Amino acid sequence: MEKHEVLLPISSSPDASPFNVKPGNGSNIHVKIAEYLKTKKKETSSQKGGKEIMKHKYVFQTRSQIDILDDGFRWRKYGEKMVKDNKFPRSYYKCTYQGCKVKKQIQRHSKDEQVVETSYEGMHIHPVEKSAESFDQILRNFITNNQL
DNA sequence: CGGATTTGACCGGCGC
DNA sequence: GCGCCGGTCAAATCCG
Repeated sequence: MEKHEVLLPISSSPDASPFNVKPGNGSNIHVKIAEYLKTKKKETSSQKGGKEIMKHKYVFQTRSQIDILDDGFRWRKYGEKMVKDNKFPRSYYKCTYQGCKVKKQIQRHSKDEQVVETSYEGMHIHPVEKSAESFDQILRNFITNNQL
């Protein structure tokens, strides 16, 4: 596996404190993960008063030559789209574990071809089976600290 | 042979 | 209401 250098968080919101994964043994990677709280408000001015759905989305960027980042989970690709303002397509993945509905998006930057933006959405409810080196570590810490 | 990719179609939300 | 835009489906295909 190639080495991936994790870059700055996408959003620089002061409240969200991106935690740092200290460079561990073997993995000399600094990680900053930005947490997105996506609020969807639907005010239909009706009885329900509107729905409010909170979705957490974790986004981080890596600098890598490959966009297929093996993070130890099993992903099944289910779509690929060209988005505007970006000449590279965006890929959509789902976790293939039964009952685990975690989604993942991978998008490459048009300006910096080496920068890959990866976003995770949802919680994994199963152990990681694969040993994926540095990203395994990152994801473990990630899940341990944020999603359990 | 079974599961993952590919790729165009489909669909829903939103703005005009 | 329509068309753009982003996200998902699904059938065919690929690959171990």
